[in-house]
Amino acid sequence: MFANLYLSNMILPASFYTRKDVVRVAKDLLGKVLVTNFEGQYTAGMIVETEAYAGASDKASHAFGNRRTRRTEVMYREGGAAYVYLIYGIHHLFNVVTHLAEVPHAVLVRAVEPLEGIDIMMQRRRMEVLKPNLTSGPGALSQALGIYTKHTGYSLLGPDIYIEDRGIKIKPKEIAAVTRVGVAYAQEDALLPYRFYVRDNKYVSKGKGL
DNA sequence: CAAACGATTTTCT
DNA sequence: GAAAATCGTTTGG
Repeated sequence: MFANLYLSNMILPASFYTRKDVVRVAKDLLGKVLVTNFEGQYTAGMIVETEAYAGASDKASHAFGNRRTRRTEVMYREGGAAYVYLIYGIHHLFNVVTHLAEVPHAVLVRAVEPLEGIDIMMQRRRMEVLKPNLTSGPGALSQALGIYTKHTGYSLLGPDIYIEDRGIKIKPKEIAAVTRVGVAYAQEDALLPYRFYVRDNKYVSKGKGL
């Protein structure tokens, strides 16, 4: 269809996020383009690594057992909001809230490949030369895109933060599924293959056990 | 109100 | 490869 030419640069609709299979959403996010546009600073990167967090039944999730706190509250919203929080007192981690309201599922975005506004990203990261670690790793990409904890609860339907489908297709064979990073405390749930990344992409974070 | 901890990154050896 | 840096959130008294 010719219409596809016009649809190929679309902001993902709420229906993308409200699906009930968080693992599916995590995989589908690979190849999509995360855009931030704060105060005229336009930056964009293709998502190359994600992790699924399956809420109440997932020991690795902040919302395990339907735990509700001021921090986790945003995960109980309907899919399509940003969940951003601070880890290790230093790093801001960007997550996408999925599923319907009252079901606290989320996808952590762990790495993107920079596409636009690379100069702005390097400025934010205080880097002189372009290296993969500009945006490889959840804390790094958040800093590069200018995302901080104050953005938690922001809508992913725009205008400040949104995710586009630019028609990039990642073939199933290009997607690797492995265990998540930094969740050893989650016991048996730490073994779940909930981390997904694009094979051979140099912006995928090192993590542990690659 | 005090204390422990962590979906990490960087730096140094 | 190992360790330090660093602070908001959560939890317990």
